[in-house]
Amino acid sequence: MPTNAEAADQLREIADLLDVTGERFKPEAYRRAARSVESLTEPLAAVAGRGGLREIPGVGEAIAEKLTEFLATGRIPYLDRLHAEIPSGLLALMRLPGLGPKTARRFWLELGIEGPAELGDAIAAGRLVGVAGFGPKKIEQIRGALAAAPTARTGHRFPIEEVYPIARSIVDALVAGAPTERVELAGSFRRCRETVGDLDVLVTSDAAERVFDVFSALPEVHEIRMRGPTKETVVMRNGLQVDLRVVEPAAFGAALQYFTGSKDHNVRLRTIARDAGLKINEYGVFRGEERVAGATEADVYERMGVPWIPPELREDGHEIDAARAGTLPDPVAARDLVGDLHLHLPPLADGATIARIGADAHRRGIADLGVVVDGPPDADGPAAAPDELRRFLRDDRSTRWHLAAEATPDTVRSPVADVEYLILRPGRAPAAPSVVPDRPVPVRLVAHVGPDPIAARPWIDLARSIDAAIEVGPGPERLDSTGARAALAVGGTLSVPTGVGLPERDPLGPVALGFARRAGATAARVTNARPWPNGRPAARPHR
DNA sequence: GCCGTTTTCGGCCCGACTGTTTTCAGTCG
Repeated sequence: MPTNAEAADQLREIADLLDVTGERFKPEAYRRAARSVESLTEPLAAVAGRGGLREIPGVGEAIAEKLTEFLATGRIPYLDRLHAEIPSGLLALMRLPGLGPKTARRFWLELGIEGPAELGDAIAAGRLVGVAGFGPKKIEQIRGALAAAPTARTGHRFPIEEVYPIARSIVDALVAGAPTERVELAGSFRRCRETVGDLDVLVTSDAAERVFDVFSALPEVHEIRMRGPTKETVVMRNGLQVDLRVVEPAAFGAALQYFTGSKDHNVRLRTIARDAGLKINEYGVFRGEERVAGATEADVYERMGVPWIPPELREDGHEIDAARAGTLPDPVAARDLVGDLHLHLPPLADGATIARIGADAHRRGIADLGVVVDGPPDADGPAAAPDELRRFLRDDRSTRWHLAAEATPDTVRSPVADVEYLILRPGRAPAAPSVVPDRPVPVRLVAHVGPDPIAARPWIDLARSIDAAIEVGPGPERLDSTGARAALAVGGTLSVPTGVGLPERDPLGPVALGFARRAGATAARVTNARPWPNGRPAARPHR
């Protein structure tokens, strides 16, 4: 059975081929459907099985039919026909930076060039010289793109946890070293998408040139791709593209809204503006020539008659209708988190380490910390905390510490005696948990499940059935926002790692929180936003 | 090809930047 990602790839392939044919709106329609298919929380076949394809945003009669064919046969005849008409090498040309569908089409129809190799030969033979629209710089640019092609990662998206420290360091550098008033990150990073294609940075400044100078001198910057009066684009050492824009203060909110997206969210907002006789763009909300909002994002939404929407929820546009109807969830916020169920400590952690983590928790208003004491790497089953470590935990006055142990369904029957609760994780068997463990101590958390919402499904269901939370966050061992949404949909509860005790730029806490928010989790659905069960009443830490 | 809280037809964003240009086309986001 094909995966959702494979189905989305097929739709994108159709979109790219239609681009070459010069179609105006169909390519975007296919791409929108592809985005929707990709973010489904259940297999496409299951959606199709209950007749739900047409409910997928962007999927209408024609695309639903193609998806049905794909599920049944693994092929889409329409795509096969397109492939038969259009040389596939043209797609490779189109994907080279600086080349698009128009140019690829011209190469094909005017010069008979059907792929990168032929284009290289044509340039070497001087066949592009004198062709209208191809001056020396353009030819050189194409030659460079062809040379870089084998290593180019166009369209590559970076995991947000990889981008997070880079993004923070850019902001810190611009705040500290450049003549800026406001500095904000926008784009899919601000929406806390799981992956980020490029990073958008917005600043206000009356000295754009100096801001660009500071920015492009950062050690992580690999090359400057372009620089104009208001915008500079660079590529970082790891290949991440970063766009820096300087905007005037009166337009800052509009620009932040516009560049945060998503695309579909903005399309919906523009429709609302048009219907209200307004115009919205990155410079503001306009009635005729007059700008009626733009300085803050709140003004922009208010002027549109739409409640402000948290960035993490700005996706397919339906959130706007939900917000207007008052049914948009109020997502969990950092201030809601009063505990953390899942820290790890080495068995030889000392008093200074405990005190440092406790102080960080105290500063952030986190009163209860559940810790797992890690045993030797090959130990079978949960480790016990050494007496000295237990003394440190008991003596720390800033935080209430709780001992937990990780267990698999195989080992859950033999937990150590001194733990307060268990953290269940998949065992060696890759398949679904076959037993609901008996519980000498309660299982409060299911963790290390992984981001694939389909593989995670049995664990989501298990967590729900034993009234345990399931952990959300970045990386290969946690649910992402799609998985978290699936968990919430079946009535489950999330646990959101806080990153307490970790370095300042560590992505775990902020990204985990962002994923929970994207999933639409309210504080009521987050276990560590609630008082610790059976917790002793204690003085609340100050914030 | 999709969509609709004025629409089942007629829209679907548009500005910055680059390279090529005598005023604009293509790409990108």
